[in-house]
Amino acid sequence: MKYLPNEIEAKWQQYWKENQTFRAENNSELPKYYVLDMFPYPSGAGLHVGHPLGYIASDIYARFKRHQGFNVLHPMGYDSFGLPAEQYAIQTGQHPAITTETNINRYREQLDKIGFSFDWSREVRTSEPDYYKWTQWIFLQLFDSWYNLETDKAEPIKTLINLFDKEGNLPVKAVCDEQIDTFSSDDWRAYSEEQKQKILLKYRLTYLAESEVNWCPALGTVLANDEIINGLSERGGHPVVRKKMTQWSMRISAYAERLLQGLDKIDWPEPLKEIQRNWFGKSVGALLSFNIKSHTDKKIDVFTTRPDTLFGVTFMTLAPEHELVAQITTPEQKGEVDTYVEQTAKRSERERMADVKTISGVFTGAYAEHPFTKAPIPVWIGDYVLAGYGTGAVMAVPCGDERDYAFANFFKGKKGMPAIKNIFNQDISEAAYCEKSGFELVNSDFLNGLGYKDGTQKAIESLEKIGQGKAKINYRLRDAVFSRQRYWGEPIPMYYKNGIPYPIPEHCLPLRLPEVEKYLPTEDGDPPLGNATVWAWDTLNNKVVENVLLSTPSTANRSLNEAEKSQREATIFPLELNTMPGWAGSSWYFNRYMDAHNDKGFASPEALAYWQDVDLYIGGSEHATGHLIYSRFWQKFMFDRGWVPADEFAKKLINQGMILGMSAFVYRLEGKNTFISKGKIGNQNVQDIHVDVSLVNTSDELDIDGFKNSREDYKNAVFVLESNGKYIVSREVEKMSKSKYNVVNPDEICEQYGADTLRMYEMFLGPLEQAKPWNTAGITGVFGFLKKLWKLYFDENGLVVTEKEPTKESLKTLHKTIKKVTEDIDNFSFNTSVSSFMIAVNELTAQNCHERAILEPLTVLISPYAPHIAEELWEKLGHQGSVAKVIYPKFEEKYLIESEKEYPVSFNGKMRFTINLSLDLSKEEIERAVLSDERTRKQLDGRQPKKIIIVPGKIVNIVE
RNA sequence: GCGGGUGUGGUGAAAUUGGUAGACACGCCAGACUUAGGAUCUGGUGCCUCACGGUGUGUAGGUUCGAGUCCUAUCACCCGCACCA
Repeated sequence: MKYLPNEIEAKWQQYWKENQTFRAENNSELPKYYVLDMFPYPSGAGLHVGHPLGYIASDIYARFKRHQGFNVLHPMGYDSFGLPAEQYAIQTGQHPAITTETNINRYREQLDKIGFSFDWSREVRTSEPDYYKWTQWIFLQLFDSWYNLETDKAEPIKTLINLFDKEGNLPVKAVCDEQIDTFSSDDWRAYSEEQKQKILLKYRLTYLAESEVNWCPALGTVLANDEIINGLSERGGHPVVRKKMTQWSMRISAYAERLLQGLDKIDWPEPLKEIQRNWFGKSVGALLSFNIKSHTDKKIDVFTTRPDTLFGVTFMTLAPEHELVAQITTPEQKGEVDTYVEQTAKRSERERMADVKTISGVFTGAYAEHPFTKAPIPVWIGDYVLAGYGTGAVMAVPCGDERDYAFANFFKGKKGMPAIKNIFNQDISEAAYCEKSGFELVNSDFLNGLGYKDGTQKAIESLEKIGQGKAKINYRLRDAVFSRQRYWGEPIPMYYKNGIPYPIPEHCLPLRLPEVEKYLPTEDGDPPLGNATVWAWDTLNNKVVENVLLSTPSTANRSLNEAEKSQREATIFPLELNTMPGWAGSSWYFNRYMDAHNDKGFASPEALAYWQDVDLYIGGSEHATGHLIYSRFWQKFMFDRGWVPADEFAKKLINQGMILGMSAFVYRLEGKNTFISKGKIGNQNVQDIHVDVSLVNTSDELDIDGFKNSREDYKNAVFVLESNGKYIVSREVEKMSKSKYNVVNPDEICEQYGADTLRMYEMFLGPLEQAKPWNTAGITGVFGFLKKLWKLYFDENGLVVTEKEPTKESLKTLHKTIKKVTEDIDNFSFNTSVSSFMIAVNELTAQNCHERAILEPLTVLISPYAPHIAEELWEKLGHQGSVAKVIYPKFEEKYLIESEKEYPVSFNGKMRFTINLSLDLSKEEIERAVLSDERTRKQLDGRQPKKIIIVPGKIVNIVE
């Protein structure tokens, strides 16, 4: 009987589907184990062989855990809102829901062919209303919460209202907008409803605020910091500019410290944790304020990590965008300042980043006052100070900071730039002294003689006394902009009454995405939802109604009488036109899987209590600063409010490495339609052109006819060949992508070799976490292995399995393999376990082993890796039903006990020969046996060994 | 510039606590079977050398009876952040 993977695999995939083999139960006596993959965005391109790598690893682990008696949750779904479907809609008019559906079906078909043990009954799609209902619900809960620094957690907004009612906002310690006027409880009670709402908005965890955002004109939307790479949009690579807009934001900054601390208790890759720490950017220092001379009511707040250098302040610099600039600039400097501000505003983020070397700035003419010496300090503006970090202003200490030093020297001698003050007992004639140690402060009044640590402490104490400073921890992490000017996303469930946002009632969720004629922004510049004609909220009937019913802008309302008009004004309001960003739906999906079809809550408390959190999460490290931060944030929020049992959603995370493509290139003679084979180029001028890898065989030979037919202009191409008549392409490792023509499709591999081969080969390529190039040529090794495995069970005539007692050797092989493979899975070292299987099968073949006592455990052992062949073998061994939950073979030490060892004998550390000795021998006996060996005597050639090292069971080393 | 990671045959890679470097595969070489093969099987294959032998884990040192593994310095490549006060 031949091994026919296609038949076997189709059969068992069907069986699993019909029998719901991998369905996880929510009420089970078994211990739980939750294995999660990062769900994909279903793109139109389908899967290439790089995508399933992580899924295969997690599937092996999930199957292994089932064999160990766990109730395993291993779900899959789709992150199905997103830009590509929307852009396709703009181009073709096809509704994104249709594009998405088509793509999902394609993905599903491809995934099914690989034989994953997903519990598809729990599938989620973020773009489905019964899913985004709960995304909207979470949004409303964030809106309904504030962060209490007293209890260090999020609380319902009503507890804040109670506090205001009782004591006003003075005693309240909250994470909130800056500069909120204080009010008493009487003030509060006297405020109108509108005023109250405006104030509360400054405290809510999701809030509406005018802020500087990253606007991408080409995409017509704002972007979050993690969606921008080097000043260009992550998708499409378009320029991004700064722009002031009123947008929804999430107060993630409230969680900065807990997000940072939480990293210590989760088992995530260290490099990824570093990226997150870096992103949070904690820095410890002080906030101090400098009064401005001749503007008694104004002061400049600065954040510094070096309060100890307070007496070294030579000048101050504000970001050009700083609000004080316009107020303090003197008339005579105004022209220069305005020009500079205008110039910087025009420069894009990218331009500003590209040239960090050019020093520029302007003196405002104003002076601040040193808090202690009262000396005047000139105030400058400069674009090296970022509006978005700290307070957007710095106290410049040129003697201790490279940038301040460069700035001071650049404007040396100019109006408003005094000589550099040196407060270190160090030479600063060549460069600033940036170290935090190895100096003593001088010229620093009461700080003289102190170093960094004591100086900092004393400076802060003294500043506190005069009320001009305090210790402060600053984070780089900014609040997350949550509005997107897009169609294909979750509608934000808010409506506006007199410009103030109000939530639509929870029981009215989901707020369904409206239909629109066009997916582009409106002519007025409103987001695409502005095209919807049925997008107003009727508070009387709690439903979405036609826009024409709105009292204000529509001309259709002119015929209304005054009473009708005021009734509408009071009950029908415009809905929010922005949608949620891509990360909204993916920030909590892991909780939905626990109870995917619940319509009373995002998941039932019972399901949450049982499944708790993700035990193993596998996905790419590219989500380090996006999804993996937002998810942790939402989870902590949900934990604070008591809706989830764990404040970190994933205990362990593994980043699978990227599978790279082997691009192929042909060389075209510059300006000609002549293609030169790799070996014949010499020093001719050629251009390298990507050629589809499917036109190249494993020996790098080009299919010339296929190439000619691939494009019209290659039809008449001329080829310069190697002397053997072949055209040889050159190869290069690159990221796998359609545009590089190096994509390898998993369906084709499955068709040719089977899913089991694909699965094992992907694991065999190398360590899971490492990036590695795909090379289809190597797959025959794994395919040959499975054929060889098959032959242990079958010959041409059928089953050859015997009931005989297995030999000692076979038992040893089996148990050696059980031990190794079990350890390997525990360590996620899947590549080495594939090797172990190969060794086992090679050995069993050599032993001519066909004993059931060996082959039956072997079948179970290999089933996580090659589940289809394992099911088939299990059935052919006479078992009913699936092998999926059969208990994993147990390793027994007794089969591995050796009586002899092939000792390597080294001379001065160099191995010369081996000698077979009993393991019972004592050191002395080993020494005697080695010394009396012919080869030892020959090697020593009469010399006396100086020393003999013997490690029993390991090695013998003779020092000459 | 700062932070993190990786360097081992022609290729992907193994190597337990410091103990036989290159397991397992691909490729290559030779052979068998075959009308033929890109099928199957057997043997060989780090490099230098006809051989004896020498040499070898990015480079240079060090510790050790013994180093891919530990220490010091250094180079190269990859990834993340990047005027963060």
